[in-house]
Amino acid sequence: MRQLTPTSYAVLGLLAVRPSSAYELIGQMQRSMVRLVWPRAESKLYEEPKNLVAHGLATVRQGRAGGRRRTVYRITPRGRRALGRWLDRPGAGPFFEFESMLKVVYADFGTKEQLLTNVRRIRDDAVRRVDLSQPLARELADRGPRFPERAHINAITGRFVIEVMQATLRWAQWAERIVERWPDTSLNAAMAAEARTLLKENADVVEAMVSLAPPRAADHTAKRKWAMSPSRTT
Amino acid sequence: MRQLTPTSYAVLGLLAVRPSSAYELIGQMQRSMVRLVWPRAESKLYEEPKNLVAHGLATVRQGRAGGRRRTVYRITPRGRRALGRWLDRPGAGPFFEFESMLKVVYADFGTKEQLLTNVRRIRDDAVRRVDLSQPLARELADRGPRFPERAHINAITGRFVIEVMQATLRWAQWAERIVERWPDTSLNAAMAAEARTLLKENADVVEAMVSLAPPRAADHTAKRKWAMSPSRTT
DNA sequence: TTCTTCATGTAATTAGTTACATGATTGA
DNA sequence: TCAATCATGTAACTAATTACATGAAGAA
Repeated sequence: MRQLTPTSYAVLGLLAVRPSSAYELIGQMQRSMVRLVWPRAESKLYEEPKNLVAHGLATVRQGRAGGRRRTVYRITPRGRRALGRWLDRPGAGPFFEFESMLKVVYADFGTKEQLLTNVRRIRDDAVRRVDLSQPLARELADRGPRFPERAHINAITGRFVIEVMQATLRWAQWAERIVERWPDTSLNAAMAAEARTLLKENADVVEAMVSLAPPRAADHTAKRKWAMSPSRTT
Repeated sequence: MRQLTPTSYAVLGLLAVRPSSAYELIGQMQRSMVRLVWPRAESKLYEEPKNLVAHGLATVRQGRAGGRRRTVYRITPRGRRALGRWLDRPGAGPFFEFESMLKVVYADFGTKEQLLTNVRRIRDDAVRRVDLSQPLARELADRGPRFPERAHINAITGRFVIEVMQATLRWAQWAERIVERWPDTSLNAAMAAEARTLLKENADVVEAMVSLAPPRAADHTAKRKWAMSPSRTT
């Protein structure tokens, strides 16, 4: 019996929507917003429900579908209470893991062509994501959602995903235009001036955001000179 | 000698900027864009350089600073070539791991207060991030970057981070306003209508993005009915 | 009939994290 | 001189991934 992780609750939440086999959980995870904010390998969805059962948060029932065995998991009342308590605790994140962008970060150790390629890959990936989500979004809007009782929540979280996709796409198009004008990836005099301008723009945008958002008490939990990245697990 | 991962190249890139001790790598990682697109625990920065040395991509030199031993790593020519080849290969991502948003996904299993709290936590976290980055952004724009020869690259990647922060903040403020008007987290008739409107808006935005972006050949590598989330590690 | 995909898992491996340990330096 | 934190690591643990295995259904 392992301890409960955010992944446990991700699965528990899927079971709260409806009882499912591991295979059905995979499908639900892929089709729902869960994949986009908490991506996990398929095999996890066979493992994790067992842990939920061990904790008494779900029950398991062996059944049969045709000649094929079928293991269906169902959330328990205790499971629903646990889910409710988890909602109370502050969650971690967002954590971004973006290898393509890391390659942009180190672009000055490669050629202009490599940089442009990576920017375009990011753009194309974003476009592909949008393409893939379009039929789903249209179907949701036209024929109604698969779980109508959750439509309002899906609309809220869906908007976030769209905002991030938009931001990525906007950035990629902007970056491509900028980089196309560079002679190479090293810094020359003209580019130094442009860099100054861009950095100033960045600072201005950040400043505008700060002045717009309500000021918060800065809880300086930082143990070092530079703030630590918060923990990525549990 | 373990095989090379994106984390290996994240560290290799830091060494390409300048030779460093593990402790200095931690600082560089935190202060640079690397933390924001490839976050890792501090201990990794003590482990990973050894692996780079084993691969011949870096050298190690034991030194002394005061009465304290000091282990400095330095990238080799082979390391620079490896970095260049890594830039050629397509990178993974973006992967988002966002527990707080997962709690919003499952908001209908909790109270309206819980939902509002989680939305506000997301907003406050975003504001805090902006607050933290403001001095850095200002310093960068005013006094110039720590590594002037990398200013142009930092300006490009910094813009992406800002875009995502903006998107998150914008979403949180929008979501807060919407949810505040809900009586609770369950779906009633009035909310069903609102949900339909929101879903339609989402679909329209997605459609607009598709029409705006150049259409791509849909390489259907999907093995299942639903597209798989791409692998998270190399 | 045979090939592919569906559906259901298990096993091996590992990348990464958390927790711990220790001496040096600094400042009050 | 005593506490904090700087600087440097190592060790134990585990969440998660990748790879593999197997039989049922469906389609050609």
